Amino acid sequence: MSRVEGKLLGMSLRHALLGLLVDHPASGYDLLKTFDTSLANVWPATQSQIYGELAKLADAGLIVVSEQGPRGRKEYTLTDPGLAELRRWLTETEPQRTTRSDVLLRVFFLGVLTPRQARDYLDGQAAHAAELHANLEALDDSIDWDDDDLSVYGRIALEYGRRFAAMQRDWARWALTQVKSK
Amino acid sequence: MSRVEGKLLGMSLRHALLGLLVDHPASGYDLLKTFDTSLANVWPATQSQIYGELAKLADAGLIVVSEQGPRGRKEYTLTDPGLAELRRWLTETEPQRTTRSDVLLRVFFLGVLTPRQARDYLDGQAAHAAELHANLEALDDSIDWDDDDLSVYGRIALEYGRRFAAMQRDWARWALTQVKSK
DNA sequence: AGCAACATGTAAGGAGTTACATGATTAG
DNA sequence: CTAATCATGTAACTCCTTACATGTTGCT
Repeated sequence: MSRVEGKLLGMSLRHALLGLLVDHPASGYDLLKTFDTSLANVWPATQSQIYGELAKLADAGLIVVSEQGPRGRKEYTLTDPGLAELRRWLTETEPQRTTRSDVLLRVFFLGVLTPRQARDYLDGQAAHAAELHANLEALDDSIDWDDDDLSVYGRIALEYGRRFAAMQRDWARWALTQVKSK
Repeated sequence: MSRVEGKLLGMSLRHALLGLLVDHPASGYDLLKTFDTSLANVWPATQSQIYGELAKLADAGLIVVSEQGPRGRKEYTLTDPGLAELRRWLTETEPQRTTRSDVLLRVFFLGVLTPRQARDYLDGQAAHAAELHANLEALDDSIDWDDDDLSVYGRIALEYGRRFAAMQRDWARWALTQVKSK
């Protein structure tokens, strides 16, 4: 009985947790901090979700409680099957590319607004993207990247965000010219 | 009693349906086709979800069944409150920007693979993005854009997809050089 | 002593997916 | 006649969010 074979649906939170436990053991609380900071823009997760998923992962033997601390703190460590599962996910499964875009969905319906209102929307998007881009540039500059794995892949991830923000900013500015010309 | 004030959480499917009903009445079946084709890459939705949401929208008075056809077909028409709600959503609410990216999440953990495997992953992403980009360029070329609202905003949406695909392709190719240099 | 931070857990409900279930109509 | 398409509805389950609930520890 009991969760014999967890079906392999999305479940990326599961793999995010496994991935974060590769380098060092951590508690749910520690992991929550990571989700709220460095992973916030890639895979947001709530406290509730994290504690629940950690329990399931422990249940499945992919992680174990390796140490208990004060205040009921439980430090989890990745097991060999856990690492194997992480590798399997990375090499044998295709990333879901079904990204819903609220920003873009709205564009489809801007025709129901006045051109003025539509431009306000696009202008807001441009401003937001420009701000994000500036923040990411500043962040990039502030980090002293060396060439260990964490730095290499961390930097690649940050560069994705930087390019994405720039693309959105430029697209929104271009879109403004299309609406203005009407 | 009964859904007095639907709390304004995400609920973008609701607004997508309202938006699609602006130009002309349609049935759940018609709308499903639209979600499977033109909206598939922006806001995917299943048959199950669509029928359920249409029932709720009708219940809330934002749409009405304006005509019944063969096979129990129900054609829905947008009401004035429905159009007002669509405009409110467009002008008074901020788009959710919490986009989870499965592609990017994996990048964070590529360090657990061999450089060869990591490169395979990035190479796959580059290939996929390049293919998508080519398809969107072809689609853009095949459409005879005029300058009505649908064309203007449809083209702006398509251009977003085109630029996004190009960005992903170029990023993945750049990332490959970063991993190779190790 | 008191407050901020540490630390975990559960309940209720919204949103999305897959699968099941059923039937009518039309084109060949 | 029969297969493809049209057409709707529901059930079960996962995932995610918000909110509630509770208690400990360290610092000043």
